[in-house]
Parts: sequence; structure tokens; C-alpha cells
Amino acid sequence: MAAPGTKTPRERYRAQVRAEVKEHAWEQVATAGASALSLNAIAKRMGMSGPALYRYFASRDELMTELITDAYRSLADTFSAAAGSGADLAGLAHVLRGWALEDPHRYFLIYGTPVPGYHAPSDVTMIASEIMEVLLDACAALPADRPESPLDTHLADHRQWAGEHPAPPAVLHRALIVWSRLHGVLSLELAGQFQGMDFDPALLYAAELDDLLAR
Amino acid sequence: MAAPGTKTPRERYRAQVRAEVKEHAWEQVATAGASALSLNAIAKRMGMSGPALYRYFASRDELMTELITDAYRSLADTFSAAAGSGADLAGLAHVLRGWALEDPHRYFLIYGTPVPGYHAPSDVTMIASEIMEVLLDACAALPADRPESPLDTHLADHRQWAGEHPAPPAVLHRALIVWSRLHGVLSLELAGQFQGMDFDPALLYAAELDDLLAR
DNA sequence: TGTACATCAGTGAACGCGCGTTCACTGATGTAC
DNA sequence: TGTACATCAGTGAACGCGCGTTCACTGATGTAC
Repeated sequence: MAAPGTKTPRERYRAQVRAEVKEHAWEQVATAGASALSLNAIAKRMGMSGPALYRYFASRDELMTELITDAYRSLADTFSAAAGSGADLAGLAHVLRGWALEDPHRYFLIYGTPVPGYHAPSDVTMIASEIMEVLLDACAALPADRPESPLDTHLADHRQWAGEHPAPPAVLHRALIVWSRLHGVLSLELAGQFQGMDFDPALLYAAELDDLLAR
Repeated sequence: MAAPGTKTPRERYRAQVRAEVKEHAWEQVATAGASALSLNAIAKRMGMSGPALYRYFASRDELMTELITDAYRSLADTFSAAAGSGADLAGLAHVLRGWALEDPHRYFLIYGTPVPGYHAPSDVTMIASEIMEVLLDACAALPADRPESPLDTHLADHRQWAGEHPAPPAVLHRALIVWSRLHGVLSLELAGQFQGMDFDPALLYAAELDDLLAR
């Protein structure tokens, strides 16, 4: 019997194959979109027969879920790491853009058009609030002296999504607009909506960030 | 020979069936996503055999293109109509939200995750600039006295996307942030990202709009 | 160290399904004289 | 008003494809004594 926490060779092998499957899965998502994800096609590319992959994933849906969870995990870790090494809101915004451009399909798997019928597992809700917490921390660290808006008073009573975070409504407000504004620019850029308009999206992103910091 | 511009009964019938096909297509897009669009399935729901629809659409792709073009057309018309009856930027923003909520899938067909491999026809580029022009007009009508940002100077040299519109860089800048901010809130809301956070997205949208107007 | 057994990875065949698309054909609708 | 012809809508069969998933099986790898 192996010591607990130690991986047997078989376990190691399993983990490696699973990882390889996922790699091909990402490739497929990037090439043909999330809805084209196919266990058979992946198996073929790995030089295996279709049913073989059912040793590693119970179903296509499980693989899909895994991809989404991994995407969330990756963003949360990237965020936490940045915050851990002292990044402020500007730093987080920069890191977010880098993460998104690195793999646009991964970004869209989280923030893109929802796949009808597919329901995300409760796992990701947890990771999502982890991300939100980092964002809230960064927003709380900024000076804020704005007149209270109707949204602020509304948020004072609807702050359950911020968990235990002690941020005042103005900070919650700021976190929401940071999120939506950065997402606004990023998603239009990644979706190619700026293509043909020859301005530099990076400058628009930077301008939006400046505006948020100067608030 | 029928007079030009007059529809023969057959033409009328064709137009009606095409419209009915599209109706079912939209239903399908809403139910199972754009990538699930299927001529065969539509035919079945209409009580016809699959190949029958090839009298009306040359291919699945043509139907898809038609849907996308119609979506753009619908938004452009809605925008033009609003502007025509005196709507200012706030009015346009209101109209945009209504249009988006009316049919989220139609919104995502335009602004959502791009379908890999699918390339939009040049038609929509035209309609897109039509929309942009309405937006630019509304932005130009607003008072503007902001310090020039780096983005502004960049836009002074990259304004080809604004066509013949005589708006100064600051107005171009504002049009871009109106677009991206409203899209930011709308797309997160429609994608369900605010679900579980019990605040009212309409207030966030309104707050963003206020901020844009007060600039 | 060697043998007997259990575990597990991967295969190939199969099931049922739906897809896009082509094709030869029937039957109804419209047109020309 | 009636007949001859052309046009067009829709059908059913067919082709080739890929999908998810199940199942009985082979062969290799690990485990127990």
C-alpha cells in the first residue's frame, strides 16, 4: 500500500493522460468553439480509439466542466498571485488583460455567451467569489470621495455577493464598474469587434483604467 | 408579367415560408445556441421534409448569415428610429437595453463569442457603421470639456472607422467608452454573471450611463 | 524469485442518432396561346 | 374557356459523416503470498 498522498505509477500515468486530453480539448475549443468539443475527435488526435477516453472522463460534459473549472482556477490563481506580490488595481487590470489575450477562448469560456442547457457546477461559484474578493481588496485600497449615487444606497442593502468583505457600498460600486468596464473593452476586443477600426484597443483599455483610478 | 415591385402570389408565398423558417431558427438559437442551428430540425418542426428548405436557403450558412444580418438590421433600425424621434444619448442607451433584453440571443449573435470559422459578410460592416454613426451623433451633441487623454491624440490619427463624421477626437473617445461600458454591463447581465448577486443590474446600467453623461 | 491472481488500459464492434446535402421524381400552380 | 406547356414546391431515398456511449474482450501492469 502506497503512503497517503504519494502517487503510484498508475495514478501518475492517469494524471498525465488526463492532462493530455485536456490539452487537445483546449486546442479544439480554440479551433472550432466550445460546442464542438468532442471526445471522439480528441481520441483520434491522440492516436487512440474513442471509447478509451471513457477511462478518464465519465462523459463529454465532465470534460467540459473540467475545462471551465480550470479556466476559473487559472484566473483566480493569476489574480491571487498578482495581489500577493503587491499588485494594486492597475496591476490587476494589467494582469487580467494579459491573461485574457493569452488565450481568448479560455476567457470566453468564462465570460462569453453562455451555452444553453449547460449549468456550471457549484465549484466555480466558489472560485468566482475568490476572484471577486481580490478585486474588492484592490478597490478598498483606493481613495474614494464621491457623492453617494442611487446605486450606492441600493448596494448598501444588496451586498450579500461580497461575502464577509467589510467594504463600504462605494467600494462595492467601484468593484462592479471595474469589472464591467474592463470586461466591456476586453470582450469587444477579443471578439474582434474593433477589427477594421484601426485604433489600438490597448489604449482604450488604459484610458478606461485611468478613468477608474482617477475616480 | 407582373409590374416591377409587385409581388406575385408565389413570391409572397416564398417570403412567408422564409419568414417562418427564420422564426423557428430564432427559437432554436434561443433554445440550444447558435451552433445548434439545423435545417433538418427546423424542417421537422414545420412539418416538412429536410431537403424542402433548400428551396429557400442555399445552405445552413446562408440561413445563419441571414439571422446575423437581420439582428444587425433590427438594432440599426431601432437606433435610427429612436434618434429620429429625438432621443439623446440617454434615450439611445435606454433603447439599447430594451432591445437587448427583448432577445438576449439576438444580442449575443452580434456581440457574443464569435463562432470560429464563421466570417461575417461585408453587409454587416455597413450596418455596423450605420449604428456607429447614430452613436457618434448622440455623443457629438453632448457638452465636452475634458483634458485631452493619450487615447484622444491617438484617435486623432486613427479615425477612419468614424467615416465622414466630423466629430473631434474627444467625441470619438466618448463613443467608444459609451459602447464598451454599456456593453460591459449588458453582456455580463445577459450572460447571467450577476445571477446570485442580488443587486439590480438596471441600477448599475443607469449609474454607468449617468457617469457617461456627467463626463 | 516465482507463481497466481486482480486490476486496469485500450480495442473493435455495435447502437441509435442527427447532421448537411444531392438527386430523381411527383404533383400542384401558374402562363401562353 | 380550354388546352399545352413550363415552372416550381415538396417528397423520399440515399450518401457519407461524426457524434456519445455501451459492451465484451485482450493484453499488459501491478499485487499477494
